Amino acid sequence: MTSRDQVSVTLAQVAKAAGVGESTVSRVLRNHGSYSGKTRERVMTAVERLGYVPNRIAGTLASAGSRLVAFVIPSLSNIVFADVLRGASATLENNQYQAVFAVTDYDPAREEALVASMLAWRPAAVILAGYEHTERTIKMLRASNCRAVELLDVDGTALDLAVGFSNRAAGRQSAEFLLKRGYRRIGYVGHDIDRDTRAGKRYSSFCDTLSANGTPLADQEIYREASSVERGRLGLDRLLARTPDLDAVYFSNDDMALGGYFHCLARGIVIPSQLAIFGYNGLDLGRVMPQALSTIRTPRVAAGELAAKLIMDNASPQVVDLGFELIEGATA
Amino acid sequence: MTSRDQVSVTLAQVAKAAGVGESTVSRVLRNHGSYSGKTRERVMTAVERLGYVPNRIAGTLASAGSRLVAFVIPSLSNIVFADVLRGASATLENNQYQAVFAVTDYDPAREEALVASMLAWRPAAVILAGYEHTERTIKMLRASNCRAVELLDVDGTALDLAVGFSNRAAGRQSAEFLLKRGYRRIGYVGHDIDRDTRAGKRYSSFCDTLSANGTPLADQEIYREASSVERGRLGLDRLLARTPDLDAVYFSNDDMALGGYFHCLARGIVIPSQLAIFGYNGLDLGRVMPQALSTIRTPRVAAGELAAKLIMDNASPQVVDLGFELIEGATA
DNA sequence: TTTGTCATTGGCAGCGCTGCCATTCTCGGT
DNA sequence: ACCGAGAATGGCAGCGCTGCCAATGACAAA
Repeated sequence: MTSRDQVSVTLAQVAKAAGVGESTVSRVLRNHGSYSGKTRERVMTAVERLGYVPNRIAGTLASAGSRLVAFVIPSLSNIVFADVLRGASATLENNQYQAVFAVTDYDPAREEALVASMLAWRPAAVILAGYEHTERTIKMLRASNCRAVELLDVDGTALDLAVGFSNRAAGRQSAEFLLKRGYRRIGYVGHDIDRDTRAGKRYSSFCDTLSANGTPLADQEIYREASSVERGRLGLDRLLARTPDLDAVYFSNDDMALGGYFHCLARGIVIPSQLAIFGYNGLDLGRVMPQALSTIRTPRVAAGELAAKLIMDNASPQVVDLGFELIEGATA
Repeated sequence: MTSRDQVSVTLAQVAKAAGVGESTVSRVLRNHGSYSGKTRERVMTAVERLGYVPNRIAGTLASAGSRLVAFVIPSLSNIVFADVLRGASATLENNQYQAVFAVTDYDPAREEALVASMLAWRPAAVILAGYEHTERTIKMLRASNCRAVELLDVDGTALDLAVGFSNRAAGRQSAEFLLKRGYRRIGYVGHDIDRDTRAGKRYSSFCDTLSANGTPLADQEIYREASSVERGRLGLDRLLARTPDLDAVYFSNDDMALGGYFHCLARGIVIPSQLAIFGYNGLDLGRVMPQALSTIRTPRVAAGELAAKLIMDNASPQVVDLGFELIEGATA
């Protein structure tokens, strides 16, 4: 009885050990259909004695739908997606669903490949970020008979379900807020604007709003890489070196903004009188900074939860705008 | 041909459409065994035309081992586990493995339940955090014929594979560092010490080292909740209110330390002359703070990568100590 | 006792694929 | 023209479970 390479216990073995039929064991274990108390006891004893663990692979194949939910997310470094997963996974686990995931690195081609390989597991649903997918991705998703949830965006046309908030509105309101506070020489420090299309939407809508006000974006510093505190600090440094007279800077997210904040602290730049800072996401740490970060708080965990709930409830196709909250903070 | 509730295309249908046998289709798609060029062409055409997506559930059931790797991690909020997942998932995806995960919230009972439900998917391996598991968890893992990898710790007895670093050594070296720098009135601000057993090991080893030096821990503030920047700030506030003459504080990790740092900034406490701060993890943001955070950098992504690699290589049971790096920083 | 009802239970055909084995086809060598 | 080796291919029995249906048993009513 070596532990490696032993074949695992099967339902049939349990049935034999308990002296009942296979279907009976199945019924008892799934608590589905009827069986007597003593039968239940006999089965459970056998299960315990043999250390039986049901094989869900076989179970899924035999019954119709799988209890897998596939997440195809851009990044794990970005806390945003960890939040979404966290929100969703609790609900999923409570309903005996399993989360499967893969990381695209913001690459649509990779997303396509990963969706294909996820679909091979016949998941109950695929959860993606945003609306921008390759044609083939969309085609595959439509052809499959599984649900699709697009998260964190509502500016576009949904495939099936969508849960998020308007990045365009966020960009606009950020600009309006800064304008209302009297800032006019406004810069931008951002990341990965082509690939992170949600950040791109905020950016363009931010710029449009500024332009409409007659005070277009004064300068910008955009990086190809993923967002990070480090890039934020470096970006603000470069931006100010080039355009020292800015009075406010909009960052692509809170991580970047924190980097900018650190830069100001290090250089003795007084916030917000000398320079205002505005972020996006509303991470918890923003509230704890010596000066609370002015930002937009997005309901990421709630988005994950709702996505999971809609799937569990087999909801009809819809787009849910969860909105967001502008945090006035002390940095702008 | 409605898109919902249509039954998906099967291998048999592809075979019929291509005018070949099922096994041939299977061989072509898996590029396994021999087949002629024109057969391949016919099959691929049929696949394309029908939009066939192989069913890995069936494939896994039919063949022996699955290509699933199960992660049962304590938390997703903690960037540490996101790093581990990131490290592992790249390697896994390159080898056509799928990552499945579930979150325990640092609860051993929950871990037990989740391991059981993971095992039902007959994964190739289960990846856990640390060595502390319930007896039943261990028993199940041993009884299953899948690999187990315990991550982020090497202080204890491994089940099978383990990849990590010594938390005891980290605690000790942190204490030694502070002592070497001349600090003597040292406090601790921590989280969840019973449940996060790795943090607990650092803590106790830190305390032991201080005591051995004749300067035991002066005071401490420990929270039941998960670590966060907010708790770090609050914790330091309370700690100093009670014991104002501390000259250094050891935090359970960098998030907590950042909170402490913010508190000092807000209160005008000069770092490190008035109060020194030391963290754990070596998050990137520590390097970008106005004063680089003194901390210990752990190779989390590398641990994830190695874990994945060992599984792919079907390595024999072993414990790999990846070590860590003490960052001298400017805060202590 | 007889009959009907309903809770229990077992048997067995798949779910879609892979692995094994048998069969057929090719083609160089004789 | 014939043979043998190996390439190419098809057939089919499972993998372990679930869903359906038929069979059995128990018990109250007639």
